[in-house]
Amino acid sequence: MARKTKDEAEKTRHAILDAAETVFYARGVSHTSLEEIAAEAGVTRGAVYWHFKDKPELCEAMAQRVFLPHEDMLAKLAAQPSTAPLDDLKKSCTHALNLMARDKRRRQVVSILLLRCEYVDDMLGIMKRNTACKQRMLALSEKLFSRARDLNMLAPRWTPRQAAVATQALMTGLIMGGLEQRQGFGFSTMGVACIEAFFDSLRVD
Amino acid sequence: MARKTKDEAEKTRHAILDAAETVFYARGVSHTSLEEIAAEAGVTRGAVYWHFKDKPELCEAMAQRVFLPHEDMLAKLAAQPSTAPLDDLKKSCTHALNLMARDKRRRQVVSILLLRCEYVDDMLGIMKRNTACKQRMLALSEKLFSRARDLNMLAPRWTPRQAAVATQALMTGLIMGGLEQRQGFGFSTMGVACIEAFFDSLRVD
DNA sequence: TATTATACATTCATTGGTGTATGTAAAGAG
DNA sequence: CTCTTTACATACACCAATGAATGTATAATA
Repeated sequence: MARKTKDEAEKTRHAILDAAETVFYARGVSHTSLEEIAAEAGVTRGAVYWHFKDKPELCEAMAQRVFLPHEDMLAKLAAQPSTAPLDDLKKSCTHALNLMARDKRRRQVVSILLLRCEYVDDMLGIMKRNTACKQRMLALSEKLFSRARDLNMLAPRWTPRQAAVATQALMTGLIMGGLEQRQGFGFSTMGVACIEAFFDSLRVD
Repeated sequence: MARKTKDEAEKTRHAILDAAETVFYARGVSHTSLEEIAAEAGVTRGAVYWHFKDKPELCEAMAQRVFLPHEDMLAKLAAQPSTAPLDDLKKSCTHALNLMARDKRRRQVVSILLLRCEYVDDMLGIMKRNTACKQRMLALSEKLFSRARDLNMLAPRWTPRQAAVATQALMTGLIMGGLEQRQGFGFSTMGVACIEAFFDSLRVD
């Protein structure tokens, strides 16, 4: 076998990750063999084992290529003025939903992580990332809702923490629902409309 | 081997299902061998293959022993007067959350189905049940929200369909969040509080 | 230019899991 | 009281998948 240049090696690495996405999506993570992934990528298992230690590491690398929805929200919030906390939160939500609607890779990877992956043993590491990120997002949005409450912008029926939890749950549910694309609802259309109405209902009347 | 009486056979069947729950929860569905389940149940693989054709069938039987949250909601709604549609929907939501909080088996099975199971090939059948059930629930709640709108009880910012989708998404997210019990929020306390505030915000001001 | 490290392909040994076939002792039917 | 069926246990054959070992041609390096 002719040795590849560094660029070409990087290409095959990404080809393997692309193949992993495709096969993981089609057959589920634990039901796919590294042989299948290698075949899909047009290489042998040797190449896979060269670039990745084992399947969990490959899976994690695949996941790392995309930003998770909650990471999108955190990033968006960091770039926000934060003078109007409710508007900022709403924008970060709709932004995350729109990214899901646009980016097919993101949808596919999130779909793998939510519906085609078992969170035990090795895979728990992958879950930790999402959990930690959701945790930070929850804390941050609770802070923003607190500020909104201080500014007398949050409807009194909502506790800041309740609003934060509900927002996160709503986003999670919208994303899950959007992934069941068969006659489900779309991210941009239905999802954003729900977020809009929801944030309207959070405001003082 | 001494042959068991019918009652005893039924006992071992349930012992196998109990063992399946335990091991599926601990190791994930596709990473557990029927040998592990048999050992946990105190029998051999012969007993497992006698009662169940293969792993997917065993898994489906395990899932069939509990009502899924959305099935709880549908059942609760069927027993409701339906003169106050918003109240009825709210009650069915809180009822489902309370059942999740109380019933450990239900939590464990739902946790398996949401976090420890890959939905491909054989397992798609199990998912279909939940999908179909969510579909019916969505249609029914949209109808109830329509009625609420006709009665001028639904805040005008919500379309009946949007309200139905948001309610379902919120429930899905609350259930998922409740399953991540590590410093997450509880079903009864936080979950119900969110549902209460949410349904308050759906009403006309 | 000689040498070394790289980027794989190929081969191999091992194993864990599956499905089936067979054994068997007691339960239940007549 | 037999005869059949039940409810398993045991044994067997058979992959499919893994991980490591080895081979190898070429980039990179000095």
